[in-house]
Amino acid sequence: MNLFADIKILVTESLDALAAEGAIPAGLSADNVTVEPPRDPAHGDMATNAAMVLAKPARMKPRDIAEALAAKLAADPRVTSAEVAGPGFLNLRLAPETWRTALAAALASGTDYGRAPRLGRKVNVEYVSANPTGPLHVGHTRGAVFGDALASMLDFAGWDVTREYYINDGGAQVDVLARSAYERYREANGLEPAIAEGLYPGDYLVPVGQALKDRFGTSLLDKPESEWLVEIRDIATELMMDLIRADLAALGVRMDVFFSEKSLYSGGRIEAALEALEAKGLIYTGALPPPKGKADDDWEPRPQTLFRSTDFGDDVDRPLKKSDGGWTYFAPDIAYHFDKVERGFDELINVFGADHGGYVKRLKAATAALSDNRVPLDIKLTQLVKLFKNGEPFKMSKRAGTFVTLRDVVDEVGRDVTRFVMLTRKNDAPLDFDFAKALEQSKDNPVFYVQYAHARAHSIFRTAQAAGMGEAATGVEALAPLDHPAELALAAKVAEWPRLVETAARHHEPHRIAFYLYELASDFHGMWNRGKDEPRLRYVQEADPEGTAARLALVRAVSVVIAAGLGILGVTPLDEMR
RNA sequence: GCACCCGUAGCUCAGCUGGAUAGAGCGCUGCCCUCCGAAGGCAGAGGUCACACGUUCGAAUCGUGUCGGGUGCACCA
Repeated sequence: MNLFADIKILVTESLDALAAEGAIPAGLSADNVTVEPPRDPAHGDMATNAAMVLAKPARMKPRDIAEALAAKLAADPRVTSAEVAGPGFLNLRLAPETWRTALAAALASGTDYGRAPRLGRKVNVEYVSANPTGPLHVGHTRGAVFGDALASMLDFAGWDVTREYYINDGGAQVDVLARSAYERYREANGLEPAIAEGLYPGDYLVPVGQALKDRFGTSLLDKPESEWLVEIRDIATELMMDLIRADLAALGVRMDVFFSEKSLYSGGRIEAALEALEAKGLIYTGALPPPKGKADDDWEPRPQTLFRSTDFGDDVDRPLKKSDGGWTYFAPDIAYHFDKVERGFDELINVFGADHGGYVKRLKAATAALSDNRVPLDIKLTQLVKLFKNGEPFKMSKRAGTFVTLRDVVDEVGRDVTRFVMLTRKNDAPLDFDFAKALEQSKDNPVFYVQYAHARAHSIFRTAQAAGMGEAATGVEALAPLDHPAELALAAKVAEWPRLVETAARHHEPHRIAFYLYELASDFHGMWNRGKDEPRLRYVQEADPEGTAARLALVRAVSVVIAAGLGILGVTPLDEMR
């Protein structure tokens, strides 16, 4: 049930009717016709641009089309008036009954209200994918929350979603991890650790050293690196992934697939992907031009194996093999995306930190090449998070090992607050996160404000129950008492929900859910506040059981939508504030 | 030097597929409440949408260029 979609159908049907009557030319495309809430509520309930969009192809004046269309639309019982405005807008006012019908349908859907039918299409959302060399920090937290909410939102919008984490366990940084862990292993055996420049100094490796001691005793102490590196690397990587999985669990993030980079090497997947490119004639040997404008003292032209990514919009072709014959880091990335394509996804989404923006074009190029442009890859970059406490910047220094971890944030403000705050900003805008403000119990804090709306809805039900009228009305007839503009406006806001989810999902922008919830909460609180001065608008009125039941239905719908929206964001709705 | 992201009210930010007089919160000003519908309410002021040109019936939105901020730039992951 999406009222906007219904009215759009009405518009297109009316246009067909006009075409059949010869009032407008036949065969016009209605693709660009929109039906949406007008910016200014004084303009009515919905507006359509149909006349303006069609004026040119129809070779008619917008107002002439608008007037003909208005007559058709006004004849529909759901519409009370259709007025031509401005350059050719058509402003519709809907009958109160129409909103009540929408509300009744929303309630009939229950907690599935706004959920789209299954599309039968598969999307892969890859996010976090942090190197398995330590705990997750704040930056990862934003990516984790964003990716997870995006995945939930796409699921709600009808997609079959796979949540995936790419483990970078194939490169040199896990060797560094192994050497760092080895020093902690020596430490566990009572020796002085030699944590050289470039190794990971964090004390989260201390338990790893202990675990290695428990397993190997002193047997590896005198051995050369070549004899322990592989084994310790695998153990340390696994332990780091345990740590990361626990961090994610603390945030409420659960992955469907952890995909190992290493498995690409051992499974011959890299060769397979490059053969696929080779077969398309996209691989050649050549030398790259030196980068312009940068100091190029070290530059020397070298023949390399290159992927012709410029054919797919990249700036330069990208090397696949190093001069020593090994793969570049890009080669397994190609193989990984080839694997995703072969798994049959209809769409791929990667969530990266903004510092990886430089890889966007080459990955898109690789995916386009490997899928013959069939599988779109969208890469969402999450910007930096700046931490504050009471307005004061929160310093963090990675060198000193005191960087703020995901765990620090969650321990400080809790999972729900962390998630909500991280989603109140568009992904590509920097985010200021103030620990103190996030916990503030006031209207100024959106987290609290939305949670409070949900709690207040439940409080209203408790009040009604205590007064012996806890049952919300069902069915359009029983909703008839809802006739005040404020009540209908709230119902209209509820009616926007399915359309909002659809739009947010199409744009891959979960922050829109957070902003909508804030607006819905605001309207809901606003009704409550008006009830102080206008007793007629109070939700629970003992002298008016029928009206109360109808308003409880409205409250129910608001609370269902807030719960669903928070559910998508991964935030637990509260039944009471304490 | 090149690429990507960003530039909207004093501050922090929304703004849909191009649509009407560009919105919200904070802050500011004024009034109300402080009787448990409690963790405030109502109203007001405040904008050259960085700048210029272009596309068109119409541009914060699309295109080109300029300025400013951020990020990244052969074989390192």
